[in-house]
Amino acid sequence: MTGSRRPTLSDVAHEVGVSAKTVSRVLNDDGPTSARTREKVMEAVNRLGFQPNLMARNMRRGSPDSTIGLVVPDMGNPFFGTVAGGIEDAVRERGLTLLMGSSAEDPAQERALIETFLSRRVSALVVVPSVGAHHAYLGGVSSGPPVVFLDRPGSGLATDRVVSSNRSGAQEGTAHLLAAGHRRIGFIGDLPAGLYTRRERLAGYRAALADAGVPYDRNLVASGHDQGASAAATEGLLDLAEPPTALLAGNNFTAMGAVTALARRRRKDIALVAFDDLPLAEILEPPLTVIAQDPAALGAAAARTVLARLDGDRTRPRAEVVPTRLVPRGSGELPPR
Amino acid sequence: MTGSRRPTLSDVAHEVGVSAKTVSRVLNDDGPTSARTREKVMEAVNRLGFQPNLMARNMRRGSPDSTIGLVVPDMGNPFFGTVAGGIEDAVRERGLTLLMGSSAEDPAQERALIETFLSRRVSALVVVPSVGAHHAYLGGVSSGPPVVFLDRPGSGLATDRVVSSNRSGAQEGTAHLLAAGHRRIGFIGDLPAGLYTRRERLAGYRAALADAGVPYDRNLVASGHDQGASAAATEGLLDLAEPPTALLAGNNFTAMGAVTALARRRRKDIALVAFDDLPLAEILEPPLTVIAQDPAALGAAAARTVLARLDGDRTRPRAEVVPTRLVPRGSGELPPR
DNA sequence: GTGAAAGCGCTAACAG
DNA sequence: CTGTTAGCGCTTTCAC
Repeated sequence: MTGSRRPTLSDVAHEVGVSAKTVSRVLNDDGPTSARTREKVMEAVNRLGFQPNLMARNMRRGSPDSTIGLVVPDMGNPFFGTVAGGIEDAVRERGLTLLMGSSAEDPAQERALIETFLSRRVSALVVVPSVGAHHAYLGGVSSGPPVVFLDRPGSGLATDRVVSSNRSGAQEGTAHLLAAGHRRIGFIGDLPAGLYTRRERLAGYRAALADAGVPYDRNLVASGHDQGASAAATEGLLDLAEPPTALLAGNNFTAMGAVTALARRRRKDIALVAFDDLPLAEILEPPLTVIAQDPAALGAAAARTVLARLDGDRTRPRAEVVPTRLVPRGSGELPPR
Repeated sequence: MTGSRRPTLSDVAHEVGVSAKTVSRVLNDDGPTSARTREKVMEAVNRLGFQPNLMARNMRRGSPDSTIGLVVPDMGNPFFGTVAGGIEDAVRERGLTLLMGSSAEDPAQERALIETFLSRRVSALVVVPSVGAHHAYLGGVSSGPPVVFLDRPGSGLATDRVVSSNRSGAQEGTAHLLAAGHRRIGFIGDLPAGLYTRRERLAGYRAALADAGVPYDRNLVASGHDQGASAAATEGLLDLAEPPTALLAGNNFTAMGAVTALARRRRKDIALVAFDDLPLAEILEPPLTVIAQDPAALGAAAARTVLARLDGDRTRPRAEVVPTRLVPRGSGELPPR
């Protein structure tokens, strides 16, 4: 089954007794061909199982590879999976395929991945930049593919970006807790602390507190990157001498951690609002109030931007914000006691 | 920033005043080069922002593209996201990148995707086959890349496959419910009913019933593909004249549906075991007993197989089974009442 | 309608 | 240590 060389265009040509160019014409519907020739060519193509070599075609045509390179920090995170699906749906009809890699939130791995993509002559690059990564090298030279930063703005390169309304979303969620009467509200953020989304959401939280005249207390800010650490961080807040009566969780994993901690402590009296929705949010007890993101829309927006650039849009870099939506379900409406 | 041609190997060569081959030698560490030449070449490479064209290199070398094509039904499903991560981790050090596309569980889209991957001369193909897809065309001709079916066996092509221990896992889960004294156990399966994983898990369920001498009652089998439909199906079971006292959910989405339905009905007395783990399973009330799959291990196993084939393994097709693990947490130990 | 020659960017095979 | 020639599989250009 394996072994004999893959058939080439000229194999097909020999088989039929025509020139390679004629086969090429048939396959690409390019230039006139007699019906009879077409038939014989197609027959040979099928019989030999010929598959045109896209690398060769693209090279000759000088066109970029019909792929879009996507760099995410973590493929297992459903947030990024849904983002990828959103991109793919939007570019599929243009015949573009997703080339996807994970940076593991490591600038060096991210850069290696990007260089691979560039060497592969991808049509465009969509990047969720790692903390600490710099992207100046992408703009340094001529004629690269369009680049779009997703979920977080990149650093060192002025280019298109698509992000969620992190700050206003967090502000709205915090205001929701304040409206229920809370004055001591804890914040559980992702790590590292330099992460763009964490900073923005923390800023929104602080803005809401300021609006309400509630002083910011840094003892009420805790952190964790995964569910376990976030649960521990939450328990730390609950153990304070003056513990919070409400919590704002900064993303999906910290939300799961907070929910877990509250369940372990049987603290159904603590109000909780989470940034980013969870599949079972509605049936938690109490049902989880969230600031929902729309990851598929983020992906679709990035894809639209990319396609516009490929179509020759030369206007200045766009900064698109995909709105979040407060979904009150119960956990955010608990009063302080 | 865009406009001028991407620099090529001979641009660099001209710049330095050497031949293209010398530059190639420097970049590939292939053959001897003087330190001085190397320096000048690297300088020019950096100054021009030269990036070797991988398409051209692969073509000349006759090597396949250093990518692995992955076809999944749904990128947003965290199960497949984690699988993809498992593959990527395992092939990264070999310099392989993931080319990923979604078939949306549609045989036509799946085939189109596979043909694209073949045209791109991927090094290997990992496919989660859609229901109703046939893959005979993949084996028909000579010398394609190695193909591995994942999560489900493909049809019409004898090749490597990696699946979970669906049948024995479901059997174990059902036995767990039987051991708690249940005799009326409902099954909520994925759709379409022809889906391999559903069939296997249903078979495991039936085997366990048979072992215990409990007659199979097809009225206790319900179906749904997404969370909403599965919740409705679950409610249908609860509304039977002789309702089940326990449930086996066939995958992650049906599990979420079942959990939702039980929560809506406030039926904490119904025992439930779910195939595939959920992030918040431990803090549900009662905590959810699951038959856990290991999606990262599935991906890693597929990757190992692929690499072995690339390394020349010509033995007959492997059928690897990645074991599931029963994780008792409470919901499966509830007695019938 | 069809074919022959040239070349995309790179490296293998041989020179020197 | 370095250069020349040829050619990967395909399409462009121009010829018939």
